[in-house]
Amino acid sequence: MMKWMKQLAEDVLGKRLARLSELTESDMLALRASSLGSIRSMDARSDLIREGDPTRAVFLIVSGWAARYKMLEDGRRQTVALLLPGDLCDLNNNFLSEMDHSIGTLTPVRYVEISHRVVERLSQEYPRIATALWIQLLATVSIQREWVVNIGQRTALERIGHLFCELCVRLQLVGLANTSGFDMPITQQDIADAAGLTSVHINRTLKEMRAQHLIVLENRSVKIPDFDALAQASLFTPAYLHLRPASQSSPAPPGLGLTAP
Amino acid sequence: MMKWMKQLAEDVLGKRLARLSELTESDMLALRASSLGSIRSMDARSDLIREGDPTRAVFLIVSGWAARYKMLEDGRRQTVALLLPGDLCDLNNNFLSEMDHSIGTLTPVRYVEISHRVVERLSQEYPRIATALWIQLLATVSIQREWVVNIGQRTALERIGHLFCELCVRLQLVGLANTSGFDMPITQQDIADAAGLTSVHINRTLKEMRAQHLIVLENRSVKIPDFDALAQASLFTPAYLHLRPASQSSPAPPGLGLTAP
DNA sequence: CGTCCATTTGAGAGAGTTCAACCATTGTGG
DNA sequence: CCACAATGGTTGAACTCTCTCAAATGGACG
Repeated sequence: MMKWMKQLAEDVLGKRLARLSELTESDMLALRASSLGSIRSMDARSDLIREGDPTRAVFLIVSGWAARYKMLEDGRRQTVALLLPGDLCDLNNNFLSEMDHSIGTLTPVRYVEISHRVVERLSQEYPRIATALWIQLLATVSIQREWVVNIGQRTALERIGHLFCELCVRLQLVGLANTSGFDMPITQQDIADAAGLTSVHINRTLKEMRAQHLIVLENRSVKIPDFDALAQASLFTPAYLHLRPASQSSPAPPGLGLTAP
Repeated sequence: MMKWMKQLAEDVLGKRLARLSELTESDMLALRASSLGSIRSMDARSDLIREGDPTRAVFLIVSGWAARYKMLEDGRRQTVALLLPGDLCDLNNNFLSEMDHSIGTLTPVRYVEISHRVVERLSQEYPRIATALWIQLLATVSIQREWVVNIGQRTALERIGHLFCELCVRLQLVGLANTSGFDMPITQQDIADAAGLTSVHINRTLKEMRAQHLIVLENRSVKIPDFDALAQASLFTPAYLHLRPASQSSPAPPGLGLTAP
């Protein structure tokens, strides 16, 4: 595994954690120094881990998008969370014996599996990292709650708009978006699975959103001409993401995009 | 505060944790010995804690039902979790500064607030208790995920049936239900808020469920003539609750019901 | 150039909502 | 003890959002 890839993984993790909690230079160095294991690759549309599998290590998504999803016996599928670069999955789920849901890739994904041992050691030696991990977990739960509200109460247009707002903010944490939009390498069917709607209705609603100039779609990217307008139309408020107020953001280091070699 | 009340709180907690993870006699004694703080009472229909409030201690619901809910600016409300006796809320959320949602009582509720210090001390001295707390948190997240599936994919009848199955199983953990039903001291509007439906539609759907002999409703109690039938009609499978296989269940100690003086 | 996959559009059906009225139960004050 | 208000449950009719099924369009790629 090439060296730059590893740095990529450490950087994406450090950036994420730093945005949720305060980390010092030495914390960041510890993250970089920790042997995160090798980066693995997986094709689009395959399962990283499947319902019923024994729980494994913690996953860190380095690049690409994945979905946490559940299926009903009759084939209905619901995505319960979208996993983006920098996301850390299943922290501490080693206490449960088997997965009650699956994680599948939506695009090609690069990821590392971090053993619970490494997580534990980092947590013990670097209390700020431990806190950051806790906060990341609590924020994840908070997002999960917001999704219940999204699907339970919002109209189709609001749901999709809310999802786009959330994705835009979350992707900004790792330098993959700015307030005017982001690349969205997934299909309308994927959006449908996440929003609890059909792909046909997603399509019609996107058309409506374009007509209202809330979004502009062009080759797998979402442009948001007026973020506040979209947020208002979607009843989006970012409090549930529990971000610290933005520091003077350091520009994204080169090569952190989805298009790296 | 009378002595029996305190024992009630310790028992309800011990029972819950023991059902999720293995606890020894000494663990249980530690729980009983720990000063859990005094039991407080709150009327029905009031907020235990509100969105925007600074985070407080961990809540343990001793008796009564409460709801974790979020409201949209225009008044739409979604219940994202139902809190039952024995439920422990907001473990470790001291890492977040303020609540992004509210917790309101549906019935009169008795609860204790446990300081994070006590939780920490118990966790440190009794590793099995620490594990049990972890598992309780992970199970809570798992339920949250299942609710997304419930609201996103299931029909009205399936949603309500699934909710009833979940409540029945969860209430059995603290001796407040058996497979043939449970007391449900909440209104159809409360069910509507949790299911993401209107109370009118809840009413019509309950009627349909009665017609299909899936449930029998009589003065605020749900009788389930055939649990498996209801589970099948609702696509309910209990795996997501992450319960250990039932031990030879000790009968509920007297006075643990909702009707205690 | 044909295949495959995602997007787009149409028409009709259905699940759930809205609004409004009515009923039943319970608690309360005179 | 009764009248009355208050709350929650029940029902009807019209409406609307979203789904289903089906077919057409379009782009990417071998």
